[in-house]
Amino acid sequence: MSWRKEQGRAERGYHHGNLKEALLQAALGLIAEKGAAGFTFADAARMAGVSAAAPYRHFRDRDELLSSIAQRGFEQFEARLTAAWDDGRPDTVTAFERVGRAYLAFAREEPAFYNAMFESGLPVDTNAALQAASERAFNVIRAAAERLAALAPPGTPRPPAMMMALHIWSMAHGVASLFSRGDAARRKLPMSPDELLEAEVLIYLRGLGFPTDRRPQAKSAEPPPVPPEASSGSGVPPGGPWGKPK
Amino acid sequence: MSWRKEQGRAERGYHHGNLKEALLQAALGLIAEKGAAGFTFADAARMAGVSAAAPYRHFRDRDELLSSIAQRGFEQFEARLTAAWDDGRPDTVTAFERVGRAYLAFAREEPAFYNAMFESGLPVDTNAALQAASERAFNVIRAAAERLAALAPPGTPRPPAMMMALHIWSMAHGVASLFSRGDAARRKLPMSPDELLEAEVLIYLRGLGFPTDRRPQAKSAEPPPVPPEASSGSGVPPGGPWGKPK
DNA sequence: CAGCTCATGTGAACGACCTTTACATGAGCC
DNA sequence: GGCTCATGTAAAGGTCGTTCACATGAGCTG
Repeated sequence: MSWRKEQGRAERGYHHGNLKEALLQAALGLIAEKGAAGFTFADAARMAGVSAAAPYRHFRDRDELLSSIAQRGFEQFEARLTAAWDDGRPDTVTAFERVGRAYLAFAREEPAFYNAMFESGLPVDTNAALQAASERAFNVIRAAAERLAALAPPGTPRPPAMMMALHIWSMAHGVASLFSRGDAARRKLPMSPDELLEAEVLIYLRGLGFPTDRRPQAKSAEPPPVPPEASSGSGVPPGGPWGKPK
Repeated sequence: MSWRKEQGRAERGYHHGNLKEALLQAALGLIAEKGAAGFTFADAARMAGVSAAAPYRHFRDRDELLSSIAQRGFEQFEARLTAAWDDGRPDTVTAFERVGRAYLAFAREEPAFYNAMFESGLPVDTNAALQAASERAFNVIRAAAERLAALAPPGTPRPPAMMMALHIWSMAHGVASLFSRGDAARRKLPMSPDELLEAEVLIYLRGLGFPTDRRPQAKSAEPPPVPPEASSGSGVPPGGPWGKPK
């Protein structure tokens, strides 16, 4: 019966003591359950054990609470993408795909954040802090794309990193929002969203001329600063980037 | 002022005569303006010139109206994709890309439908008719992918058509929902959403081994469709694609 | 410790919305 | 003309978002 301060604290008197945080947590839970559209300010207040008017002491209105959550979400998102990128180790392509998986994992594991960030319909450009946070997150993908672009096989024109980053973002967002979350996940698929995205990214990278046939696991040998990625230009994995067609 | 039957018809008495359709049209307009979340049943009724209770004679509740719109949207969507595919003329790859552009065009030109279909958060699987309509639309992409897969260059493993279709769908949806509509469109891009998607699809197809250099377009040789904009690294808008830090 | 102040929470109230219910209207049909 | 039933209305209950006047008490000041 999560109710009031939850932490088993003293029953609390007139003042809550940590209402702002409690509201954010409550909202996060509610959004995860019912989506940003279904979440109500009043519910969050109730869940925190305060009156419906109390939240207005901490947020100008419902949208500001949503923005706060979105912003916090972008920050965690950035952190997870950064960790996944791991500065391009052990090799750029592997790390790049790991970023893609981290994107999906975030969408799956933090549906409330993802919803507030990308599906709540709140205007990104009206809140400077929010916009900055979202840019920082995107910059992780962008920086990774930059590194990848620099490795473009000789002979082929170097792809614009910005374009690559946008492509990867759109793939990840597309898969996440169509197949990887909530009701959408109920669509019947021949493969998991993770596999779907991985194959998509691999095919895409191959289309840019990157060799994508490195072995995923048995590759513990630390590659040199410039990994053997710029080797053969047409390494087609046996069976393709996708698994076995079922 | 648009009010009551609009068409300048006689002032109408007790009965509207065509309320169901009027409500659908009104809702379509409202959703286009304010999104599915912002649209209200009461507003639609007002716009049709009837009381707030009248709509309940034609729709069980607000969600059913939304579902009706989504379904109608899927039908139009299917029609447009089918027309764009044009049974693979003049050649499969060209027609395939045209389907991609048709996807974006629909998202851009019919924001209300697109919103109801993909962004309203209504559960797809609770309405059999809706689900069937959405499947029929997807099947256009799927059939096109099937034809494309059959053309896979000899020597390379044939990609599963279903997977290709899902990949294309995710790309199109990703680009549409991130860059091509409403507030999202305000994000600054180095290229138009259409160009972005076209490049993405072409690179992807190339990754599958399809020749994508048909169409003598002042192209050097056979390299990937790297658009002239956003030349490498530095052609990047200040502030990234999320918009300008302001 | 007395007293003051101000951030924080309360209750009541307003208008908008969704939805239901009992009742009104009138178009189509005998 | 009169009946019936689909269609529309008014009224009411419940929920929300939001505001406002007022209450409370934590922390400082002396």
